[in-house]
Amino acid sequence: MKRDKISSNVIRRLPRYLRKLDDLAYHGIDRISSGQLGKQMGLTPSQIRQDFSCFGEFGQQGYGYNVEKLREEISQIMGLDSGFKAILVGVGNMGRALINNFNFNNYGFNLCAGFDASEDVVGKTINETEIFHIDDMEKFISENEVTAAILCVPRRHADNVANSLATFGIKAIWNFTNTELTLEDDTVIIEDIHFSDSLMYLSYRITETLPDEDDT
Amino acid sequence: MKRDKISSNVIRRLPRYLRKLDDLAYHGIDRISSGQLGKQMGLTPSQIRQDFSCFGEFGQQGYGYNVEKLREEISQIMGLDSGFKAILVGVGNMGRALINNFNFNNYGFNLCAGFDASEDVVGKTINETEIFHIDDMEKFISENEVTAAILCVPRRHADNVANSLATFGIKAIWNFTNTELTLEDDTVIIEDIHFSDSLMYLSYRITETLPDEDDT
DNA sequence: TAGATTGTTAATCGATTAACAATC
DNA sequence: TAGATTGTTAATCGATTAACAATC
Repeated sequence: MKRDKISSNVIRRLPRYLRKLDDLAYHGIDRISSGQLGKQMGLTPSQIRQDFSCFGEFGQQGYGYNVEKLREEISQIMGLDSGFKAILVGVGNMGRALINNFNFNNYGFNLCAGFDASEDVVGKTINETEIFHIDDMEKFISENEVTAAILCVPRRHADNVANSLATFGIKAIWNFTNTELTLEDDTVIIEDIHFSDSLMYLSYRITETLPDEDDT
Repeated sequence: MKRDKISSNVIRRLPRYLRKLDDLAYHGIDRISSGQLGKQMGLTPSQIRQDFSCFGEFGQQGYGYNVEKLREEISQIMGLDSGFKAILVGVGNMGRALINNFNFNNYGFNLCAGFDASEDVVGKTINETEIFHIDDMEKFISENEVTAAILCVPRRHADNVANSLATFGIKAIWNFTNTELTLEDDTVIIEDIHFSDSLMYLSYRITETLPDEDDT
């Protein structure tokens, strides 16, 4: 079944559904209606049914949705068992935090190496992930058919490294550099984690609630 | 000037404007029209003018916008010089990465302490930030009038700690626990950093570009 | 002044919500 | 069967884009 272009609003809700379904399964609940789900997630039943119907018919009239089946479908839709090969570039604090704590396998990726320029980390193995010198990256990417890169280098190197990665054949970049990447190759898929944007949003929301200072 | 309720779409674009304006200023450009800005950012001039006009009249007909003035206005709108007092709870890999690398001052906050339960870190000072025992948190919050908390504890403690923070008078939580927080106090402002959601989105986008496997 | 570009009102487009026939 | 709940079509709502008078 070929799917139409699906709005990114819908896609960005899928992980939330997944988390909720995991939670339900964990609590031993095996079926749920769009009405109940909506109440628990703060969405309308209509929206939930619309969202799911972008991808197929996962429910049953008069019954609702089977939690496990729905979870499986969404997981499939997002490609979470793809195991896309990924490397992490820039093994600083952030990089290390990800290598140590983040379970890439659960989210569609297989972290197969780290790269850095510093002799302090090159050659080490962190949480079962070997760290290589950045000069060996090109070779590694082509030999291992790496799909994605997690970019954690200092921001001044961001564009440079990103463009190299694109040249080496990387298809997607998860960008932690806090910059807007400017790539020559516009087919590379980029997903930004902008801590600062998020924190500024929080600042705005706090500011908003503060009593207005009237400068009369 | 009292502002209407402004859509979060607009607010979430403000940091992007800010980053672009910083970039322009850095390159010595001191004025720009909505047309030019739109071209550079991939937005329509209309949208840009609409966005700004939510907050006031920052431009000049026939001229455009003064980069520095606009930058200043947006910074003000987001409250980036507020210096809201913040504490970081949970000094693991993620917490440490933030303390070491993230410049809270630039984004409206003043990081004034860290808290953890482990004797390994309590008493230490990381990048000028002192780490205290979590049992001393309540006292610290009330004595120092702390507004916000950066939550980096393991997910199993997330709800517990978050609810404590709310009880202690925290107004906003920047949530790195990868869970949907369930708070009794619904006045607390929560901003989530969901790494997994972001990575799943990337997985989807890669999956989408893959050739369809026809299971005929 | 003439040209450029704003701020704002109106038109369009897309996303969310409501309604309802189909059916388990 | 009767009640519940889906998937989908239609209605509404909100956000983006276009148009244009105002004006620097």
